[in-house]
Amino acid sequence: MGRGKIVIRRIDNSTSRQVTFSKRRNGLLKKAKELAILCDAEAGVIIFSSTGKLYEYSNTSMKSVIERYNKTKEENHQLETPTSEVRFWQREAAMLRQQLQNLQENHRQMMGEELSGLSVKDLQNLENQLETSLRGVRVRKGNLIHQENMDLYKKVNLICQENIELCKKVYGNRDANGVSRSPLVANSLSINEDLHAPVHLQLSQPQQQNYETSGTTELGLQLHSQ
Amino acid sequence: MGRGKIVIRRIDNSTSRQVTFSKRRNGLLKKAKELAILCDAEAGVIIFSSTGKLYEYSNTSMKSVIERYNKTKEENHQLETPTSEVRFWQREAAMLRQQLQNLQENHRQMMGEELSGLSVKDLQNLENQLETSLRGVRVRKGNLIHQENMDLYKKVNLICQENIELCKKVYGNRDANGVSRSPLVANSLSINEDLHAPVHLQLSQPQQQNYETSGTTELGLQLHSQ
DNA sequence: AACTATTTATAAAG
DNA sequence: TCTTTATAAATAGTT
Repeated sequence: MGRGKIVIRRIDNSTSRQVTFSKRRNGLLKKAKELAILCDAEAGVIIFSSTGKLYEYSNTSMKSVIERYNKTKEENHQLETPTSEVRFWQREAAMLRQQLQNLQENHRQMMGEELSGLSVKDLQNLENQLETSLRGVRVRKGNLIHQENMDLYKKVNLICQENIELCKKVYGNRDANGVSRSPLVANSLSINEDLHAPVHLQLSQPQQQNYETSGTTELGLQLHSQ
Repeated sequence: MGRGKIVIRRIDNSTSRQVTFSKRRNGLLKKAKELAILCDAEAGVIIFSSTGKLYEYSNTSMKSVIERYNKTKEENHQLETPTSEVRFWQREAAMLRQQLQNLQENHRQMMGEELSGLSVKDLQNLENQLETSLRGVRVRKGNLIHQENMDLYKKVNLICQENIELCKKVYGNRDANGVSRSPLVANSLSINEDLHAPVHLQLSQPQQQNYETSGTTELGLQLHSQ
């Protein structure tokens, strides 16, 4: 329900993940509220953002919801004693340490280290993943370099135009036919003319480049990647 | 969002309240799931119908959500003065969580995801690392395939020798000049002769292969990688 | 934070 | 309950 369809998968871009979180969190809390009112239900919603911030809703009280939940589940609602709190944090640390170790092993393999435990099939999968990653990185790099160039061309063009306008204002009256230009004007124009020569973008890898924008600038310049 | 607009107030009709509850409950649980996946959040939803039936969703576990909720609430209220032991484990967990997040970010980049925050130089470094990794993986895969072949050859050779010895014991007395061989012996020898033909190891990528062992086997066979 | 083109959820009906 | 369908609501992408 938006401008485009999306697949339900972690949003990579941190900013848009943040924005989506904010929107959908409000939506979820609103829906919970409506459900509780419309259908005379007791509802509790607890959300922790990826940064650890807590958001919650309950039409009654979260304490009541949790207690009723525990009762229904026939679990003992554990009263927090200092000892159980220590145990909680110990479990938390153990879990995190385990996650970290798993990820570290995986990471080392992606770094091309510690490959001794892997079968030929594992290695093939790893190879495929690395190739995919490499392709993605190269495309991204190409796009980035290309975009930087586009921005620079625009900037140069803008400054040149500005320069020409300024020159007209300064020298226009004294030398309308432009026979003897000032050094400043000459320099500006020479920069401008240089831009009409083809520019070669040196890219380290001759892979396919998915340029997001056209290869032709507003200045009519052709960009070649090689 | 339906055939008609409704106001958010308790639905009087029991049947349609039930129907609406069923639909909206599913909607709410789905939304919670999507939020958790899209935004990398931890979510828990608890719903009691007006008849007292429990429905729930959590992307992790309800126990974990409730414990984390209690922890967060406790921290906010500063109800307890954490003992030094608790503080130790809290710091430990915080440190591990930080490490995990750093590694996760790094890992995602190596998977070719979340490249939006990287500069051209960062991307170049990443590209170089991936190339190095890829080379390492390919070398390792080549070596592994090669080693497997060596082992198989040794095994085949060993079995053939054994076979010949057995044949000699069985048939040696009756047919010493070997004019009419038994099918068993003929088969063994043909396998042995096949081994003298060049064997081509098909490798998926035509990269340089650093074989740890020589390309010549104890059987005097030449192995060609292509 | 506001806008709007779309998708998604769902009210009503069968 | 399930399906269908018209419509309201949510929200993805954009400014």
